Amino acid sequence: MQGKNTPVPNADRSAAMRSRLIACARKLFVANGYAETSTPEIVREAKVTRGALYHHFKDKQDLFCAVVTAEAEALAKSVEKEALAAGQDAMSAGSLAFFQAMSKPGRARLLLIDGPAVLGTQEMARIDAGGGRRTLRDGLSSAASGLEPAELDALADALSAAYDRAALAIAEGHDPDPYVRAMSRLIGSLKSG
Amino acid sequence: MQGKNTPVPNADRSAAMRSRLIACARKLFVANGYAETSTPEIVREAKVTRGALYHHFKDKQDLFCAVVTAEAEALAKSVEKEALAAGQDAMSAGSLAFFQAMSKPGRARLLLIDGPAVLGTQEMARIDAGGGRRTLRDGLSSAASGLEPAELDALADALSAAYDRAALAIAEGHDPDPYVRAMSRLIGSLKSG
DNA sequence: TCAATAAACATGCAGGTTGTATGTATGCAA
DNA sequence: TTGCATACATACAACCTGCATGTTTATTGA
Repeated sequence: MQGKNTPVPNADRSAAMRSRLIACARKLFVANGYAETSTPEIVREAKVTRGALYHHFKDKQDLFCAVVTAEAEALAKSVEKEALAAGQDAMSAGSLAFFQAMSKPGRARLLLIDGPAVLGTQEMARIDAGGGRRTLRDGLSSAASGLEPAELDALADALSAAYDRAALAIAEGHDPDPYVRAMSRLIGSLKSG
Repeated sequence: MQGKNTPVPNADRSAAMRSRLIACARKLFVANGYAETSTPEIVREAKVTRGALYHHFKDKQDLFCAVVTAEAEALAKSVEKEALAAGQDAMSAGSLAFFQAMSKPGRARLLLIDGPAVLGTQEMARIDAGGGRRTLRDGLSSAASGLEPAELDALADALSAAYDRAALAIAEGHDPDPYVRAMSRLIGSLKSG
């Protein structure tokens, strides 16, 4: 009858703590932004101490990076799944899947606003690796043929920014319809043009 | 022979101090980013005290807002001037003028990265009022006719984000050529489509 | 010309934040 | 069970922000 409950393996405890911190941090980062969220707030929310946070993450930015990375992975997974389900016309199916996945509260802010500002566009590009831009590039190369690679890359980059802006506008409460139509017009005109 | 030099009018002194603080703040914000720039650093650079800063600006964010506003005005002025000089084909002339004006060091970071993150997209839209998106919308309405207003707005918004992304890529050292061509292809295909 | 007033700026302080150094308890391996 | 590494808590120093309070300088009205 000692206070010794079944011992929790270290690996499990660690993983649980990590995801707990990431979840609580995400909640506050989304609600108040990166700068306005303090580490004391985060650990209060998670009901632990700052020691735990700094044990698992190098610093506040490292924790934010983990949050953003998880978000980017969730986005990619969602889009991939949706786009795969819809067989033909991968372009417009992927487009809709992207908008839908991006409408999850906070996601746009994390990936499109705070992420680039805090981590830099370069690091964000690394995190996104194989994500949206890559898919877009592949789609474009088959749709609009006969561009040299450099221009194809630039076009994919620019268009991906247009998608991002549309997703952000929708996330901020604008009517999705005009944006969805505008983007498909943009893509469509590239094909025929 | 008293130490009384000609008295400096208050208005002049104030204006000088204001622009001095804005210039020094711009330099540091551009070099190190908003969060990593402290008000002590700024006033050290300007060779004054924090008292002066907080006399002229409500807080650090207010100073940053002034920096961004000045930058947006300088950009708009540059583009307007260039675009006006080139007579016909306002669209591609304006495009080139935009890329050129946006290539001024630090401008892209201020207006496209830190600005939206620190001030919010809404405030940034207010600052940009009558700037790029408006011009783009007007250009599009004559080029691609027969869209309803809502879709036109969305299209202008998305395309303006594409321009921004291109400008940012160029500012980060990418070859401008592919981006310039990609954007003109995008605009061009809208016309014919 | 000369007080009186207000504006422009400097200084000092309180509260809060970050990152680290140090302390403690718990799992784990020999 | 003994020793060590891991997981976490506590304590501390440095820093920053914003305000409250001085001090100097221009401006105004008589």
